[in-house]
Amino acid sequence: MKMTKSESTKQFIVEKTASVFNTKGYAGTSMNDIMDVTGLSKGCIYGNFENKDEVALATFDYNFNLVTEHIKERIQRTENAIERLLVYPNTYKNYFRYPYLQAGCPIINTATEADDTHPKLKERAANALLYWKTSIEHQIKRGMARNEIKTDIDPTEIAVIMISMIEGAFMQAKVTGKIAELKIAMAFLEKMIGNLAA
Amino acid sequence: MKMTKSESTKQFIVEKTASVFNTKGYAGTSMNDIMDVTGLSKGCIYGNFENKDEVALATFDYNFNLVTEHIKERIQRTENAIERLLVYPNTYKNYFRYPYLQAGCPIINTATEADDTHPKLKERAANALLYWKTSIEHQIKRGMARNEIKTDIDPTEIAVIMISMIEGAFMQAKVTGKIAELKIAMAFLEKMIGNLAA
DNA sequence: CAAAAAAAAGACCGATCGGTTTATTTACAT
DNA sequence: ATGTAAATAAACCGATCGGTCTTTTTTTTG
Repeated sequence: MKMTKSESTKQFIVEKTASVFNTKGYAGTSMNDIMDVTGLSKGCIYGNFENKDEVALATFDYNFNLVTEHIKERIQRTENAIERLLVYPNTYKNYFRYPYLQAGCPIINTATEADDTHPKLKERAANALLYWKTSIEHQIKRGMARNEIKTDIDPTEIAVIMISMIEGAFMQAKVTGKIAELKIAMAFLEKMIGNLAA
Repeated sequence: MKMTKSESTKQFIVEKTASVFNTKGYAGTSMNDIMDVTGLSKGCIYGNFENKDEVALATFDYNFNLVTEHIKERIQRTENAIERLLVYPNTYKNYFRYPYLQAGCPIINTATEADDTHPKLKERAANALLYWKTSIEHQIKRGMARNEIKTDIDPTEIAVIMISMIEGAFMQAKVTGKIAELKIAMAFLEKMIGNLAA
């Protein structure tokens, strides 16, 4: 499967730029930043993307996909629903190990910047959250069907609690520079998930 | 207590600008935005503040203080520690009622933007979180001393869970435009707080 | 290998950025 | 009421913003 030159350049730009947008945000990232980090000229970048917006949207998709793929991969190595749910707190508790999480979770970074300013990015972030929530609900329901998880709990409630706690605690860790609070929150989640066992 | 002209102008600028910074962020807010929203000239703004940084820091303090004062006021009307803790989920669950929360929580907005880009704002956000955590811990310990709260729980753990959950759920509500998830998360917190009763 | 097409480079554009300087107005003390 | 100092307005600054256009280089095709 051969890539055309423009396709590979496009991907190159996205890969190089992804962490810049996640670190500096949409408003804080300039075309010059993109030129610097890619080593490409402005003409080249505008030859491959219509405008800054398109680069930003592509990098969000790329960043989110990295996290999603990582989670998916770890989930595939588990043996039951409880273990699968534990992948989430386990991953985020060690976020500093994963380069694409070191600038913060792309969802929360994008959500807080774009919610009142950038409709397209806002929609991307909202969809990412919905996807995440649906995935967790699905894992829980499957666990119920397999008698690995109690059936008297509300999958949506658990999903919402997990996502809220992870995002909130992650934000704290990023801004305080300390992981104590993140560890506490993730330990609580692990305890809660453990209690879901049938 | 009379205010000098410059003091009152300074306060005027902060009041008018506070919601702009909270909405558009530091990088997204320009001096022209500040001029527009205050109706003042650039010379006037730079006559009262050294630079854009100083305005941003002042507005963060102002925004955070509004939230803090609101919480404090509601806490004063309570009669026991459980009620005091419930003020937090109760306030954030109805965030749309409070103008200064409609653009989002200033802490999370500032934290996610500034964590990798703006050391001074980052420190402000980190201190705000620390203050918040300490306040909750204090409420819990006082509740224990008065036999209103069980003594076999960890005040820090509860504080961390409350803050993480509130911030995470709030972020979701802002970006999805739906409050269902916020209600679920806050209901969970209320349940958890209720279970702390001695 | 040459011609055509695609991609990249870099000069260039008007607008806006944060910030300064000077002129004018306003407020306040005498 | 008036002189003076503080406060505000507005013109102005170089740098940078996102984006365009033309030229040069590279890649692909016959």
